[in-house]
Amino acid sequence: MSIESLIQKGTVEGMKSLYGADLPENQVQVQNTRKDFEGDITVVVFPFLRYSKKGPEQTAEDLGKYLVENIETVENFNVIKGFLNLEISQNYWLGVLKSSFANSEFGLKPVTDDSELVMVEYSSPNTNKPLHLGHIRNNLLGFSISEILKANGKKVVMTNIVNDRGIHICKSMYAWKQWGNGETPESIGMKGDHLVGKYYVEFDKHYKAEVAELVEKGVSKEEAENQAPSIIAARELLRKWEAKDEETVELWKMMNNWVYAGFDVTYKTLGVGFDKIYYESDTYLIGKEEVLRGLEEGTFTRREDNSVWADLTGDGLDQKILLRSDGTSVYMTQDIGTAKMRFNDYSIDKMVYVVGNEQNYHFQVLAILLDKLGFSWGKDLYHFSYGMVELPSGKMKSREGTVVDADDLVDNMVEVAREMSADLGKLDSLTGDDAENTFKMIALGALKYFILKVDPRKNMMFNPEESIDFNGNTGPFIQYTYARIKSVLRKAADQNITIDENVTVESISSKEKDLVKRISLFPAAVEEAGDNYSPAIIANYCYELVKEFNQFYHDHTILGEADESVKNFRLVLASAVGQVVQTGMGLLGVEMPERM
RNA sequence: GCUCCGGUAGCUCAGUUGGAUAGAGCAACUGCCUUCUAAGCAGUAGGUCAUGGGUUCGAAUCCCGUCCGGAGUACCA
Repeated sequence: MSIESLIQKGTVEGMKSLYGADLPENQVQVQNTRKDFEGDITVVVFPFLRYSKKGPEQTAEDLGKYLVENIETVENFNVIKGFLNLEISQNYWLGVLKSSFANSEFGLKPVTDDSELVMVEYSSPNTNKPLHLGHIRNNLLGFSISEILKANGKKVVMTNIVNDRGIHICKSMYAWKQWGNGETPESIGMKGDHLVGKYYVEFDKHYKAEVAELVEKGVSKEEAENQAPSIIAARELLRKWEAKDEETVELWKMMNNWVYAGFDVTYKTLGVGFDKIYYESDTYLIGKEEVLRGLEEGTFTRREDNSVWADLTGDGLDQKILLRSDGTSVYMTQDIGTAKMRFNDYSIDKMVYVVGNEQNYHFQVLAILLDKLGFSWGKDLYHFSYGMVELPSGKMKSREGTVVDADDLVDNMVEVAREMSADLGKLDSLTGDDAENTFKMIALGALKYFILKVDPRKNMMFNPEESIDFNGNTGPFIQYTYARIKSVLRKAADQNITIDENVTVESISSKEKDLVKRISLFPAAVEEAGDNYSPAIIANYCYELVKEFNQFYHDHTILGEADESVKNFRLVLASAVGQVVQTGMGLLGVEMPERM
């Protein structure tokens, strides 16, 4: 049992025994004592005054005495106003340290056969352009939240729904046919996703010019946008694709494969992956079937123009279109189909969608529609809604070229990491691949931490003019601390020092105790991160831990310590911090270098 | 218009179910490398927690109003 719940229980019993009060356990506020005060754990007694009928100091005094007498690990107490600060025995803290030492499972809950199965959908790219910074946030959050759910004892299936069909890819296809001169990724040495994206932009350029030309001839803007030859041609391609025209389907396959090859490189760089990939071209027809079934069953209605609608006014929402008047499906239809297919494939207990907050409404509607269609799991789907990444110039828009490309960004960061290492004269001893891998590790560490440390629900600002920091509250700061720990441990091994997890020390300094206390909070941080779907909680925990370690490292020598038992304690402590940081940052998908 | 989300130091962000004197990093200024890695440590300075009310022993946190910003809002995904 954790020390917190031990004290909670003790407090309830104490209130009963002292004042005959029946206090519900959740009314007991137990928190970590603030640094400026003596003690380890604090109980706030203000809520108890109505039971004790005494002043806050007296109540705290009574309760303090009771807890010291009745709970072994509580050794002493002091009272300041309504705050009862308890001192916990050193042995308790050393016990925590021992359980975290050399234990890569510390803080994690085991996954068992009975564990809930959670499917996490993330990434979900369109296949007409390369990934950008917004996708990076999505991918990092999706991957990290999956790891965090696993750490909380869930079975997780990571999945990706690739939006591989529709007018957007037809635009790239048309432009490539028209102006591509048979270019391929190999022929011009460009990543496939970038090549296809190039023709998406090319399409837009021609399209805009055509519209402008028509408008000049006196055609209304709206009409011009519908009549421009390019858009007509792209629509024709979409129609041919739906009719399974061989040539069109071949072109579609070829260009999509270019994109997938490109995405794979980016995914690999980011260190993310999937257990199962769905393609919208496989699911949209299922969605249509489901909608038609709903129509037959009277859940949905058909209008005079042949379009199919859901009436959500009973749920406080509007009417929602599910099939267009020409019978084609919309985004919502496809998501219904995908959901059905997934639940056929897996016995999913919970479905999590990692999708931006601009689609809050969409998922609200999806949950209701699935429920109406009779899928019992519909209501329980969880939309992990994250905020946008904003640039100083405003929002990113693909077509307006105001995007930060994912591959470019990573390349830049690796370059910065390389220059920085050279400036600092680090890693001169490392050669070729080892050095290069470390640069990548640092660059990705900086990027991932930068993105994951902020509350996922909030919009965040990214300024491409200022490169991401490597000092202060950053990924490299944490990696650096880890590398230092590893360095000390290597030196200890060189001196043939064996580290004994059974620590015996007379007393430990306050900095050391702070560190052990911080380690003891890791399991709670993992749990909280899981409950709140927030990698940021893990990121901030790791930062606090490492910051505390650096203070300790600065003030105390480890290998230079003369007292053998103290030296051993500090080695166990350093090692445990390294272990926890590695586990924690691992939940963020950040790797830790042995040296940097 | 309506719905949802946000507003904390010059900038980027933390701040657990309401608790003690609101915290970090960056930027600025000052110290600390013959000692386990200075990508570090210590310090100075920087706040009307958008704003006005309310709830209470206690509010950055909960409720209401106002202002500002963002997103969504029936045939784009």
